[in-house]
Amino acid sequence: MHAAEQALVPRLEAAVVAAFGAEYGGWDPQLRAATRPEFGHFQTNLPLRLAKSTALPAPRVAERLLAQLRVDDLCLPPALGGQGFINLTLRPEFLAAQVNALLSDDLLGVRPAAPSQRIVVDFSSPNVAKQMHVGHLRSTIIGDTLARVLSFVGHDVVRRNHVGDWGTQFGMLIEQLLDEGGDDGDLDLPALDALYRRARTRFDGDPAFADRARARVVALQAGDGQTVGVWRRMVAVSLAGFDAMYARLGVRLTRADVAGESSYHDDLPRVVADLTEAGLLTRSEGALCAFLPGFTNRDGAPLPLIVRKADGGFGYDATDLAAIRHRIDTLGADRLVYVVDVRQSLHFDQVFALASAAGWLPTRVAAQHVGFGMVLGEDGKPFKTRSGDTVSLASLLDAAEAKAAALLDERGSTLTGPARSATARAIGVGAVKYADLAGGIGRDYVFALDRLVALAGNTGPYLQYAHARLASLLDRSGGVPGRVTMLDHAAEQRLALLLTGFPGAVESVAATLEPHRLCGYLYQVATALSVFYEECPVLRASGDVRASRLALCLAARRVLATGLDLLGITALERM
RNA sequence: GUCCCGGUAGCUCAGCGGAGAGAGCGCCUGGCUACGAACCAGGAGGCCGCAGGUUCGAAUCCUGCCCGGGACACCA
Repeated sequence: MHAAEQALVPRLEAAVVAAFGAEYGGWDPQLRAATRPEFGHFQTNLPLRLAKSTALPAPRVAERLLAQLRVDDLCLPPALGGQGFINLTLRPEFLAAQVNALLSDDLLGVRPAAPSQRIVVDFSSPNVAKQMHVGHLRSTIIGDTLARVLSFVGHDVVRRNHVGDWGTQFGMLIEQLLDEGGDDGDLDLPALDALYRRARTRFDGDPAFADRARARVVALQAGDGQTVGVWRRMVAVSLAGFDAMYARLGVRLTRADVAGESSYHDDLPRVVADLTEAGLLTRSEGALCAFLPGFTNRDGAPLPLIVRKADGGFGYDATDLAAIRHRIDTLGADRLVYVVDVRQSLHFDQVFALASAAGWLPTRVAAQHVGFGMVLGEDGKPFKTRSGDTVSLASLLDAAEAKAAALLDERGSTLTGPARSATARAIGVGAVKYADLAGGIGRDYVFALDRLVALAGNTGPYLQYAHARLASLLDRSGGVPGRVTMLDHAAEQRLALLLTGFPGAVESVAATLEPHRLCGYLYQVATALSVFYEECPVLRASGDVRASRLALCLAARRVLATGLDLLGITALERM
């Protein structure tokens, strides 16, 4: 909640009780940011909502509330809006105090979550032996941001990278490698990716090979020495490739966060045994299935969740069930967050339902699937290369960085050499990440490079620019800013009010798992800064005005830097 | 067929019970002897998919329908 709201809400609640009696205790004032500047800073619609139960017209309600409202220390005299709103304008000195409080607080006003939860965030989860591609972009970026935000507000976040290291594809991969007589010591991730494509083609066209591939899966899962050895090296090569990509993206995922599907393998027979004992499994068409109430297939028949396949193998249903149990019982999770493609929502509905039925997912533990939409090309179809292949993440970032470098030149950036290329990388990656985070995550978005890397409008580069400009200004000031002591100008007040809204913005992301709220907030701060610069000279001012404005700039810089960091975007000093 | 998402300015999207529905891009008019104009000030541009309903009040909640996307048994 906005720091000022914390102070105002109790006053409003008290006024309601004083005016209309104790039975009106607990009415939420629904204090909101004013919808228009002339309405001040905050508004409440209490008179409108109280009109009915008090049987008084809204203006009469408002009069009685105003007579009881004691906010003189915080606000200018409250005003009655024509439609039945009460409008509140903070006193400049109160606003200044709020900004100063933010300046002396590492959390910038965010109050640590109480109680702090242990939250497991499952994200990224690429497949071994495949280069990361657009399909992994959103999970990786959104998951990293959510992990950062949840951690910032005081939760104990455990990151889990549920890499696909145990699927049936390994049969054909290993079989293909052995067939080709290749040396797995020479493999890197692109070579593995190419091997995968050759194996896939052969698997689809050569039944004999397909049979051998399936047998190879059995050998792998049975622990055959040679097979497992090849598999291990494939995994190692892949993880090294992923690490490089995470470093490039600035995503905080390490080997310690990797808990691949294979890590649950030994537990799967026990999952089956326990579910069987609980009477939750039925054999159907050779597979062990759970038929849960409320799930039907396209024919209206009961829809199974397949815990063990007819061939005795396990799919992701079983793995995810084992993972839930592990995360709650062993990791001590209070909450589970899955940042996975929205198309898997039915899967998660089923898995959560079965885990609940089995008693593995108690009601005190919230399990949430944060389903994100697809990345589309400019033709509105799933993003592909001209030849129809999936777009590798590396090539996509290459293009974004090249675009950023070109724009630096175009803008006459004075940066040269390594600083220039590092900045271009930060802008390119930041632009891609911001585009991924700035819209509602549930919907698809169109990957239009020209728009993402545009340095104007609601983009990552624009926020980076706003930060760089502040950094530059503060450097030139040549001193250590003190405190905000005056906020006489409307542009100063507007900026100060926005800055004190930082905790509310971050807390709303933590509550809703919707990062675009933070993006929108930071964008508002950046635009308010532009107006502020236009109307309020800082370095050219003198004395207390200059000092106060510098402090305001410092607060803005900290808000932008912290906000960008939560989004996983580099806050640049120069551009 | 069932279920889940979407449908808001020309385009990309916010807003999801309360005051003339907002932003960016694009378009038009002004503004740089620069604390970084990657900007600012202003303007044009909307039956908020359609129809009912609930409410003092609906883009927002409910119902039905239309359009688009997605999911729906052994890939993950």
